[in-house]
Amino acid sequence: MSNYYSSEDKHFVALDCIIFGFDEGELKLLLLKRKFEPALGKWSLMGGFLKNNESLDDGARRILYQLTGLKDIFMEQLYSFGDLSRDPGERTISIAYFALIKVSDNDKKLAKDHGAQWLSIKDLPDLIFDHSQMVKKALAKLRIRSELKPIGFELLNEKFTLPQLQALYEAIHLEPLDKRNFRKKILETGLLDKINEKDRAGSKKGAFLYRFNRIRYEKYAEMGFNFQFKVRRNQLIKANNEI
Amino acid sequence: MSNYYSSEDKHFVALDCIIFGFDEGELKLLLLKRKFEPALGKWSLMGGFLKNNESLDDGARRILYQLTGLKDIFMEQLYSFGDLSRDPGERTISIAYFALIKVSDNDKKLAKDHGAQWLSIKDLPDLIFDHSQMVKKALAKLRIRSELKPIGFELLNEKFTLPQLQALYEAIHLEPLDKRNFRKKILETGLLDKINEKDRAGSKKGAFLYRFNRIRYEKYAEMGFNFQFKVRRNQLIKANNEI
DNA sequence: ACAAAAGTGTTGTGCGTACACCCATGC
DNA sequence: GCATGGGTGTACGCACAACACTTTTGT
Repeated sequence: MSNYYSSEDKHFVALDCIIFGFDEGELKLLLLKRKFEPALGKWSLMGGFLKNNESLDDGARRILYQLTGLKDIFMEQLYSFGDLSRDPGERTISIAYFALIKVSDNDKKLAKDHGAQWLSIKDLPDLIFDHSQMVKKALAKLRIRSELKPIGFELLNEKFTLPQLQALYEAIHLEPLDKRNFRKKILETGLLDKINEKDRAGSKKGAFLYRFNRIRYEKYAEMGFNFQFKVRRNQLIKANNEI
Repeated sequence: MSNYYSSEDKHFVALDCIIFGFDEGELKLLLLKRKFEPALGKWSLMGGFLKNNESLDDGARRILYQLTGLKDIFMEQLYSFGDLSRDPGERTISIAYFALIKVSDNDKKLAKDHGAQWLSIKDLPDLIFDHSQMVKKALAKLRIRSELKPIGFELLNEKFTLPQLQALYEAIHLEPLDKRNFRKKILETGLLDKINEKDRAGSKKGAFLYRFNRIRYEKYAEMGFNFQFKVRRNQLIKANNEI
């Protein structure tokens, strides 16, 4: 190894994951109680340290895998935090990632072994360090992404009903949406395939199941078509201002 | 100093600055020829290494100051890059920042002393490492910001004409804009104060000078009002998809 | 007088929004 | 038969886009 930069400082680099899930009609975060000092026993995001032999994205994936056992998860880098005193243990830079997982896929037992729990974003406890700030940014980014990319489907089962999808968007934006406008908007993208099958869990009548057609989406996206999953005017603007 | 994390790896953390300026009707980047190995003599962004005793933002400001001699510059963190082989010298994480400066403020002599040059974004050379990718992201972010925050004014003199402002927006978006629609949109924000004075550099008739009223902007922004400097439909959507 | 850029209003339309009733089923 | 949630269409208003002529002044 060369040593061009040997006189420069080196730093601890942490990777913290904001893990979103959708369950019981609520948007939730997977949080855990810290099992080591400093801040032992406090609520915290899932995190770990970057290793020499992995890229940032690989590191984030590894850390997520350690907690949930899941691979091939939607993840995106969010922002880097580096205030001097952000981690009282030692000077540490943290690069935050957010992830979307299907709660049903997540082995809840495994999560419990790690002391992890799904908590609703409507009622979060205080988090250690600057983790609350990270969550705030992650929510803003999620709102942007959900309007422009079909990532809502990362949080739902492969088959889902339109009322379920609407509930998810409402949970993300914390606002009720008009049923007719929502369905119109979503269906006119032409990306949902209706399945001749009903889910009767939510009502007596039962709601038709749909499947997101990823192939078609990617084909059109490659052609430069900009889909929108906008459910409310000005949401994009607000979220972009918060990030 | 404690040593909670002593068994973890430490890393070099670079800060690279994408510095935008507006001059001669074009959007430009301040680039320099590298004066050390690796990649000596190649075009590069302005960068440096994070020190132990500074935050990320402070480090970025310090590095910008070293090149331009400017303080109190608009800067914003962009993204962090950490592929294993991104810097062939040694494994280095880079946190990219973008900055907006008034070219006229920048002491061009000083820039030259550093081998720096303003190059039009329309005709950029290949940059070292992943710096071209950084520039691409910076442009997308600049497009978003320019539609939602009054940052165009960071690139212009305190007094400017509407044709100048329009030329700036056109340079940012690489598209011509309708004069009447642009003026209407910008003036109806109520954030520009007309000065009873003309700039005759651009034409015989001369164009009235305006000043951005930052005080008024901040007052209304605090009240939660979302200004828009949108000049074209769907620009926000495109830029958000690229970032 | 003419070239060159600054300045100025109106109209159409497409998109987002608001809104109310019938349907299918389990109990 | 009734309560519960699923499913459907239309009318209005606003914000964006398109568009052409007059003004000023230096040469």
